[in-house]
Amino acid sequence: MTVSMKDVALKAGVSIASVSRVISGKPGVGKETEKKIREVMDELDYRPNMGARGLVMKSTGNIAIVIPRGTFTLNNPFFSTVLEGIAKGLDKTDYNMVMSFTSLQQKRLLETQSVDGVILFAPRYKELKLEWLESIGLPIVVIGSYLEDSPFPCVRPNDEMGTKKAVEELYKLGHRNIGFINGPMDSMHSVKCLRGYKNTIESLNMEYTKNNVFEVGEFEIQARNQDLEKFLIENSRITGFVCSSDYLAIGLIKAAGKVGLKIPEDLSVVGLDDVPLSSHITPALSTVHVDLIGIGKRASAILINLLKGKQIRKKEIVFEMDFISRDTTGIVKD
Amino acid sequence: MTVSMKDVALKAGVSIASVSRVISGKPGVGKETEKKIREVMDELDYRPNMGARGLVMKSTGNIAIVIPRGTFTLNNPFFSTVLEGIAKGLDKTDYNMVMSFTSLQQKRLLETQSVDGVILFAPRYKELKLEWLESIGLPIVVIGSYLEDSPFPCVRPNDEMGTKKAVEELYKLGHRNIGFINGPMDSMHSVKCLRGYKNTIESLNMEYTKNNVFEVGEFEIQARNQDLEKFLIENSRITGFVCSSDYLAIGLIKAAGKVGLKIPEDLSVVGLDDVPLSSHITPALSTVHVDLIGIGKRASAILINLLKGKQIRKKEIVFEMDFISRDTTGIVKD
DNA sequence: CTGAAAGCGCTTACAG
DNA sequence: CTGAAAGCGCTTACAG
Repeated sequence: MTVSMKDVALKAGVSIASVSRVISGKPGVGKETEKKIREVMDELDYRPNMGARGLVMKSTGNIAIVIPRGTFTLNNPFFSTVLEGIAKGLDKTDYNMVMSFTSLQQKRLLETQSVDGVILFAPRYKELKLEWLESIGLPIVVIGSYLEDSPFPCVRPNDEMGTKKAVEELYKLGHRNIGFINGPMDSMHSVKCLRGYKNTIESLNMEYTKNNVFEVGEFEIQARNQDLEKFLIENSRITGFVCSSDYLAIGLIKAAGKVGLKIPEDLSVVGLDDVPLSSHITPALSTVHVDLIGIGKRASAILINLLKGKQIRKKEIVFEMDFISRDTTGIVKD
Repeated sequence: MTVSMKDVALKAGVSIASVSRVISGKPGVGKETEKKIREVMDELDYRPNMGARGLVMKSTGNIAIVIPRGTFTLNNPFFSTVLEGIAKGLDKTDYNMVMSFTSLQQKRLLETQSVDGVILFAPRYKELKLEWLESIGLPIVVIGSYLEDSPFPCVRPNDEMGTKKAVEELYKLGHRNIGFINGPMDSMHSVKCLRGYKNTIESLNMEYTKNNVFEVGEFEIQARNQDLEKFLIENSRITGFVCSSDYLAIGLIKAAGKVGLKIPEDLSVVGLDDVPLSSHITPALSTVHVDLIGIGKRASAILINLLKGKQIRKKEIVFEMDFISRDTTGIVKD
C-alpha cells in the first residue's frame, strides 16, 4: 500500500513523467505544475523507491564493505577506525555501506548485483580468490595488502617501513634482543611486517632467529594467551618486542603482567598502527602511527572515482608511518 | 552488458518463467529442462538481480543498522560487540546489514524504501524523533533504551540494576564515598544509570550529591580528560567510582594515573557492560557483565520475526547484569 | 512545458 | 510441465 509515482501523478492530474522529473530535479516542468506535484507528494507522504530507480539506472547506491571472516574482527579497533574513515568519505556521497562479515554474506552481496562497488578489508587470498573477485566484475579497492601484485587499486600503510622504524627505535634504546609478535602468515600484512622485522634485524647486525618470533593465529589478543606467557618465560633474553598490531601489543602487555614483567622496566613493547585506544590505555602504548582514518577516506574516494568511470593513475597509495614514543618503551636495563 | 534471465531463457530455448522457477527453487520444471537451464546459467555466468526481484516481491533484503551520530561511536567497543551479535543473528538469514552513521545516511536509507526493517542503536530522542520514526512505517527494534514508553520492541541491559550492583559492590569493600562517571543525559542509558546510582546510594544511607557525579558529553574517553583530572584532584574524598560504560572507565583509569592515583590502592573503578577489551587491559577492569552479543542476536531475531509478520509478545527484553571482580577494585584504605 | 510508451529484470497467476 | 502476459515503480528518449 505504499504510494507510488503513479498515485501522485493521478492525484495531481499530471503524467508520471512530470512527477519523475521534479523528483530527480530534471528540467522541463512548469512552475505551477511542479508546485502542485510537490504539494501532492507531501500530502500523500510519497517516498521514492530506490530499488525501482536502480533497476532502470543500473545502479544500487550501495557499496559493500567486506571484512575478513574467521574470528570476528570488528572488535579490532584497526577495523573500526578505518571504517570510520570510510564512513566519513562516503557520507558526502549518495552511497550506503553494506557490511559483509562472512563468506555467505559475501556471496549474497557480491553475486546478486546488490552493490555497485566493493571495499575489501585486508583480504586473505585463502578466503578471497582472485579469480572469483574478478569474475564478479565489480569495481574493487582493497585496504591493506592482498596479493603481491593484485590488479586492484589498494591503499595501505607502509607496514614494512613501520616495522623497521619500531625495531630501529628499540635498537636506539639499547635493545639487542628484539622479539616480534606477528599475526597469521596467511595475511599479507603479517608477511610484510615480518619482512620488515627480519631485514631490519639483519641490517643492524643482530641475529635473526625464528625463536624470537611469536605467531598468533588471529589478530586477536585473547588467542593463545597461555602460550604467549610461556613464550615470555622461556625467552627472557628478549628485552623488547615489536608487535604487528596494537591489539596484539595490548595482549602482550597483559601476558607480561601475568608473568611478572614490568613495562617498560623489564620489557619494552611497540605496537603498530596507533589505534585511538592505544593512547588511552595505561600504560599508554608506544607504537607506529599511521593515519587510519585517512586510509579509509582515501579508499572510499578512489572507489567513488572508479564508479564515476574515472581512470585512476596510481594503483597503490602508501601511507607512511611514524614512531610515537609513549609509556611502554624504555632504555634497556644492564 | 550483464546477462539477464531473458538471455539464459533464449539460449536454453525455454521461457523466462521456467528460468525464474529453477532459480527460486519453485516446483513445476521438468528434470531435463532444469538441467539445460542450469547449464546455460553456468555458461553465461548468470547473476540474479536482487533489485528487480525486490521490486516485484516488495522487499529489499536489507536491514538498516542505525548508529547514533555525533561523535563516531563505532570505536566504542560496546557498539562493535553488539554489532557482532547482530551480524551473527543475521547471518542465518538472507538479510544484509546496511550501516547508517549520520542523519543524512539515515534519511537516505529509511526514507527511500531501501530497507525492510531497522535496528536502532541506543537512539536519542533529540536526534531521532518518534514521529518521524513512525512515519516511515518500517518494523523497528531498538537496542538499549529510547523513550520511557516507546512503541517499539526493545532489548536492553538492565542498566539500573547493573549500576546498583556496582555501587553495592564498592560499598561491600568499605567505600562510603562513591563517585559516578556518566554519559550525556540526553541518552536514556545515562538517565537510567544515574537513577540506579542515586537510588542505591540513598538506600545504603550514603549521601547523594551532584558533586560526586561527573558527566561526560559523549561516551568517549578522549572527551574532557583535563576536566576529569581536575575533578579527581578536587574530590579526593571519593575512594571508588562507578562508570556508566567500560569505555568511560578506561578514560577514568587514564586520568587517575595522570594525577598520581594508584588503582586499586588509591581508587577503585567499576565499569559497565564488560566489553571484551575490559579483561585484556592492564589492570583488568572490574565491571558489570552483560551478554552484549546475546543482545545483538536477540534484537535481530525479533526483527526477523517482525518481518515474517509474527506477533511478538514481549515488548521489552531485559538482559540481567552481574558484577565481575577483576583488578580495579579493592578494599578501601583507612 | 508535457505525456504516451517502452523498458529495466524479475515473479506469478492464468491458461494450456 | 510449460509459456504468454501483466505488472512491480521507476526513467528517458520521442513526439507534440
